[in-house]
Amino acid sequence: MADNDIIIKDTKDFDIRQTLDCGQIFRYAQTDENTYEVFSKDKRCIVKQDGIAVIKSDDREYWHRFFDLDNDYGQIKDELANKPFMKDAIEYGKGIRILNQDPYEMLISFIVSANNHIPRIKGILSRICEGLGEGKDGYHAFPSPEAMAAKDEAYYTALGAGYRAAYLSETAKAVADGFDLEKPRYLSGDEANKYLCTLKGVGPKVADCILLFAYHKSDVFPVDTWIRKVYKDMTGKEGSNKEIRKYLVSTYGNLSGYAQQYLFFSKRES
DNA sequence: ATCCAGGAAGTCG
DNA sequence: CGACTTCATGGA
Repeated sequence: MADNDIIIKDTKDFDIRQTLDCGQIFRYAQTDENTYEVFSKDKRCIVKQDGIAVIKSDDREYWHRFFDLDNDYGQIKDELANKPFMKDAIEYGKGIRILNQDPYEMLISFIVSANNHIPRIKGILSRICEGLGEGKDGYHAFPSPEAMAAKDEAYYTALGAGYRAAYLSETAKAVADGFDLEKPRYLSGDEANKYLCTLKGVGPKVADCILLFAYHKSDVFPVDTWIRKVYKDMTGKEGSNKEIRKYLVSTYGNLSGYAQQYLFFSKRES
C-alpha cells in the first residue's frame, strides 16, 4: 500500500461502478473485474473495489475531493428517502457519489453530450484528448482551452463531433479569451445557469449538468430524455423541460441534484 | 430501415 | 414568451 492510496473500508455509500456509470463522467474505463481507470484534467487514478475500495494515484488530495469523500451520503439519502418516488431509486443507486470535476472539462464534455449517445460521447472526447491533450505516462490529459481554441470547426468535424464542432471551437475560444469559469461558484443556481448559457452549445440542460458535476450546485435539475420518461411515470403527463424542471426542483429542493442522479441512473439501467 | 440519443440554435408567430 | 424545425453521427 502506497502512501497516496485512499482506502474506503465502509462502502455502504460508495460504489465505483455506479458512480462512473451514472452519466456524470465520460473519461474512464473498466480494466479488469472490479477495477477502473479514471481520468480528470491531467490526472489518472486506479480504483479497485472488491469488498473495500482502494483508490491509487499520485495525488491523494485531488481524488479525495474528486470523489466527494467529505460529504455524508448516508444523511443525504435519509433525507431524500422521505420524498416521493425516491425509495427504489436510492436503493438501486445507493453507492452513487456526485463527483467534483473540472469546470472546463465538464463544459466541453456536456456540449458534446447534447442529443448524443454515451458511447459516441466517450469516443469524441477521447479523440479530442489524444489529439490536443498533453501526453502523460500512457494516456493524454484533457486539453487546455488554448490548445482547443487553436483548432477550427473543421478539426472537430473530422473527429466526428457532428454539428457540435462549431460550438467546440467557439466556446474554447471564449474561455481562452477570458470567459470566467470561476464566476458560477459565486452565483445562485439560476444566475449561474443564465451565465453559462451565453456560451455557444450551452443551453439550460447542459448548464445544469456543468453546475452539478463541476460546481456541486445541488439546487439544479438537469432534464434530459430519461428524466422526461421519469416525469411521465410520476405524473402520467408530458410537459416542457422548463415545467418539468420547476416541478422536480420544488419537489426535491436543495437536494435536487442528488435526486436527479438516483432517478436518472435507475431509469436508464432498468 | 427508422428511431433515438444526458439538446441547442434559429426562425416564426 | 412558446412552439416548431433543423442540426451530424452511429448504435440499436
